[in-house]
Amino acid sequence: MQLSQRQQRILTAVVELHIRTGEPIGSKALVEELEGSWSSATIRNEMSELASLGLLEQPHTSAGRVPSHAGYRYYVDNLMAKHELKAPERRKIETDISTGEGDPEKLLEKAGEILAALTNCAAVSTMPGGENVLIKRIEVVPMGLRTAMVVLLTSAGVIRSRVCRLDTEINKKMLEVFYNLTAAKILGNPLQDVNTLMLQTLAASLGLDGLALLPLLGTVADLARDAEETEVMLGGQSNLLNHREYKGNVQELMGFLNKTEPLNDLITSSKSTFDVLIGRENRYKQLENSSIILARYSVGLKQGGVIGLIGPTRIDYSRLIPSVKYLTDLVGLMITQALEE
Amino acid sequence: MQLSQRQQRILTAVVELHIRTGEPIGSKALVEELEGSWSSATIRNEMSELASLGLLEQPHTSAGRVPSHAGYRYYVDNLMAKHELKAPERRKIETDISTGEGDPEKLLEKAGEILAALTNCAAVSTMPGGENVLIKRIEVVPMGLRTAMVVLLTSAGVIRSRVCRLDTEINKKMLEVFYNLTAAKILGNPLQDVNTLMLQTLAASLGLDGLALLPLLGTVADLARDAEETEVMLGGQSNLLNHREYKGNVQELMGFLNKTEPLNDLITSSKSTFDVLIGRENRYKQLENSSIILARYSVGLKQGGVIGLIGPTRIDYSRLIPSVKYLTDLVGLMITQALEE
DNA sequence: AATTAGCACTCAACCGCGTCGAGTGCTAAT
DNA sequence: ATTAGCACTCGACGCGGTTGAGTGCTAATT
Repeated sequence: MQLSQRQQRILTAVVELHIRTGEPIGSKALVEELEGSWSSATIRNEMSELASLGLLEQPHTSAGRVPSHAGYRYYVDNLMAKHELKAPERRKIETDISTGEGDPEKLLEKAGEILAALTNCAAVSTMPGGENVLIKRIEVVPMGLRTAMVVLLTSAGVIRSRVCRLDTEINKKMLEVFYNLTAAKILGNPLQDVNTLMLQTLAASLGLDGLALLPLLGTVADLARDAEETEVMLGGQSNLLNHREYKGNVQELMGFLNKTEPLNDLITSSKSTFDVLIGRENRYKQLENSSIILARYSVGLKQGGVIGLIGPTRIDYSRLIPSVKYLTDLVGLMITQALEE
Repeated sequence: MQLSQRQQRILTAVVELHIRTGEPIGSKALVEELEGSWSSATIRNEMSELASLGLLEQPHTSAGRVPSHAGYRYYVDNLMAKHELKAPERRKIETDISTGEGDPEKLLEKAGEILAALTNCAAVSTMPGGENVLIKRIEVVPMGLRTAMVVLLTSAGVIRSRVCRLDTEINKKMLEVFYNLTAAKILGNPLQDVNTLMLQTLAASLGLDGLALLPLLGTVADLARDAEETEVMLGGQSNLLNHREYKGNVQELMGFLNKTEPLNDLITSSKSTFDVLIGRENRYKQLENSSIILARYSVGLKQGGVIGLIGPTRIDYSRLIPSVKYLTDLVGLMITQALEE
């Protein structure tokens, strides 16, 4: 779609004014915004042209125009000025996030909180996941005579624990066998290689000794599965209530956000390092009036998880996109540093 | 406050009808509900009496009556029929919760989800906390040359981890010193005894060796503090949007629920095993139109954490109270079993 | 040919008004 | 002590008129 210079300036003005005010934009308001470069009649003609191109919409006949999803898309792709973050903003983010140092899971949760507060939207984040996460360590901590807590640690810094009931009493010998087994066959392997089937054949190869270990190994499999499905962390949902566009319809949106599966799917479906989904561009009808900004951080040279935000289509893309990018890069660096080999 | 038999029956009918319908209750509707025991005029007289006692309120002159907070309180304390949970409901809860077995933290989160779904309210839960939680185990897992992950496990099954940067390279000797030190001075102690000060003096007593361990010990202190403040888990906030009483005012309520400190304070302030706070009975004005039902589970013979729910004052107390109690007892048993010594 | 002033037209939002009906309080009859 | 009857209250609802922001079209202007 090729727009004239004038059409571009008018579209830009409509989008930015509408983002600022939330109201439909009329020709008069645009004359002011564009400092009288053209008269209201000219602008009206151009607006009607932009509307027939599908870039603007009219809520009703005698109202101003509002950007359509395609309009926002054109703006984001071609017109938007990309502001850099100012130094004080960056410093603010840096000091805020430093309190989450150490535990990657906490760090990402913190990042979500910061992003939510910064943008007045809902924020999501995921742990580094996928194929290159290895099992780093497995520990068994006896709790009672026949109960033990099994702890699993991954190379991504994810830690999972679970109590396991055994059929027999725990003894030193048994633990020794277990540790030898895990050291030889499990540690250092990717998470998804450790499934119930693999462990059963492993146990079977040990004969009677293996039988006693079955519950422990089963628990290890559970933990591996648990650590693998890096759940999406969500924060600042209540921010969305502040936006007028969500006045009546919040229930379904909130309901959607609270279901983990579709959200997970949405976030992880994008494989690129950066993505903006505007309105119906995502496939969930509960989000048809929302935009999603997603950025992927990297841990070392491997791709890590995702940090992003969800808000109404009417958000200040030119401010929020750099914020998401900056925060994501920062988090990537911090996690890389924490997990460096 | 002493009410006549008739007043009690009328108050009961008003409360239960209003809980069912959400509408103000007029004398005519009551004649039906009470199956014509008295005429509408008599009921009107009694209602006006109940209103002057402060148990009923009138939204406006020509509308029916609605229970006041005092009215609900009287109902809950004196009139309410306490239903037992039906067998299928109990079975439902039991099978639902069994998927969370193992990790106490997961279990409690799951319990919150179940309660939220069961009651259509927001649910809260906390881990067993307080004075009798001991440090069970501390592990150091080297990640890089100068970084290590420290893992702390408590007797309540809480697990916390954190990456720690050291000033010097990690070596076997150092870890040995660390493990000896922790085994002798830290393991088995209550969480709150392990603070930065205690660890500093500990390190100082070791001289140069101790200096190298300082970062590790500092991390241990962080983890202990972290494990101590058992954060309130919250679920099902979006359920609240379904209740008409929260139509306009959700923002401030949601904002309140998303702040951890006051919520924490609210939940942990009650020391009894069971509590119902109706409307203004709690000290937060954001919750003045909400009721809170809290129950405390026990782990073995010690008191554990809290499970509860938050909803509008107009909730079906006679159904929800037994649900909360049943679920709480169940969770207590499960955790006890998992952590038994 | 492009731009613009002018004008008739549209339509949601708002306001005032009358009607309706659920519900009340009071009084007099039972 | 209870109840039938009645006048009264007041929010909810629907109707019609007004207002004003904004449009599209046409004719004049550059």
